[in-house]
Amino acid sequence: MRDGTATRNKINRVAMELFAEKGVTETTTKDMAAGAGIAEGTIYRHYKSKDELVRKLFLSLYEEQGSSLLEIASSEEDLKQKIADMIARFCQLFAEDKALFTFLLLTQHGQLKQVPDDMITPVVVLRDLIAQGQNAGAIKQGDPDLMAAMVLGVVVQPAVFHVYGRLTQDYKSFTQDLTEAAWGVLGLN
Amino acid sequence: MRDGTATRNKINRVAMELFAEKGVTETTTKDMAAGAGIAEGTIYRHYKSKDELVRKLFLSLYEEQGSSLLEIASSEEDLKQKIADMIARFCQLFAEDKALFTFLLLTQHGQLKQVPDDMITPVVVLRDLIAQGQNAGAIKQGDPDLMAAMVLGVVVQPAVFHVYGRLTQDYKSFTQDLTEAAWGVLGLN
DNA sequence: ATCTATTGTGATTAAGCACTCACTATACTC
DNA sequence: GAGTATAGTGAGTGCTTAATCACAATAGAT
Repeated sequence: MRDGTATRNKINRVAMELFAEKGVTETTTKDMAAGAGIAEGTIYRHYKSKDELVRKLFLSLYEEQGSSLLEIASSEEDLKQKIADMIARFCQLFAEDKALFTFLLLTQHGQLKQVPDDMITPVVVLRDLIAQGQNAGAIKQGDPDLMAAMVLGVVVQPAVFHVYGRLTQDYKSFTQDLTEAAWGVLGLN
Repeated sequence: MRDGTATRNKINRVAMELFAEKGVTETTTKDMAAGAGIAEGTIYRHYKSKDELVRKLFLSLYEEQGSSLLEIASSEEDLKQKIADMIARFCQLFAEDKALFTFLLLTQHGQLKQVPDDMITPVVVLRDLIAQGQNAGAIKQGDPDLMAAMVLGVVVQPAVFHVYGRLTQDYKSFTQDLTEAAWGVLGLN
């Protein structure tokens, strides 16, 4: 037992789930320890502070998702299909790991403070893709940052409502509708 | 000094601003008292607990906004114009009182727990309007709850980014773009 | 002017929190 | 098997927090 990565992974997983469920501040180190089946002190063998835990956990997961979207964006598909693929990716993530999705949503509203400016985030990937499509004349004109935000909203807002039980249908079955809506926003019809 | 409504209003305003700025849990009763220029104990003359303060404040403001949208929805305008008016209302609210808007956004992500099911909320108003438009054949088919969520996302997500400095332009100037995007989502072209 | 109900005060309290530390358990090295 | 570095423990610490309460100030009623 020299390597504590198993424990660390357990901490990460439990922390993510609890954060997604009740928010960062409402989740205590005691909760995490209990959930992971370890002593409270053990958390501090892996992280200097709760704050560091939150930051590192968030950054690693966020980056992971960002680069997964980047892959789609730089594929050989055509533009419409890329948008569709990205949204399908969102829906799949949400369907398969709601806790992860919800945790990542915590960026919003400052539960988790600012994302570093140079980071590859979903919005940034989307924005670049939109700007590119505008240059090619496929997407209608307008501030690409704003359009990226709107497209993200089309996908994220239903997800939020889904989490809170206002949309009961399986989220994955929304994929087609969300995609068409996103196309509608971008004038990609 | 029989009537403490002046004090109560001061508490409400300061609380809302602090909640919007740093979140509910991060705002202490001490912060609120300091901001309102009163003693901590005074808060408890007006509210049984911090939790009650949060709940009552949120519900009253949320309802206020909901009925303001309801007014627009039941006006004599045509459908497209109603959607435009609602979005204009959002943009105006955001431009004029960002703290209020941001506080209302806290509903999302469970910072403020569930809204009572029978409450008139922006989504509900929007959903009914959409269902109505679908019956009249003006809006394309699809789950009206989902469509309402998407339309809301188009407006709210940019607002969130605006708060966190990712969109620097004056939010009001987005009105036209947001409206067109919402029309796009609903197939109202 | 006196009485009374309401509003405001702030030191105090009890609970909960993140974090520490002296200690134990484990597993790799030689 | 002795030595050592790492991982895990959990009672304990000091601080912050929401909430209380005995008291003071105020304003309307009589």
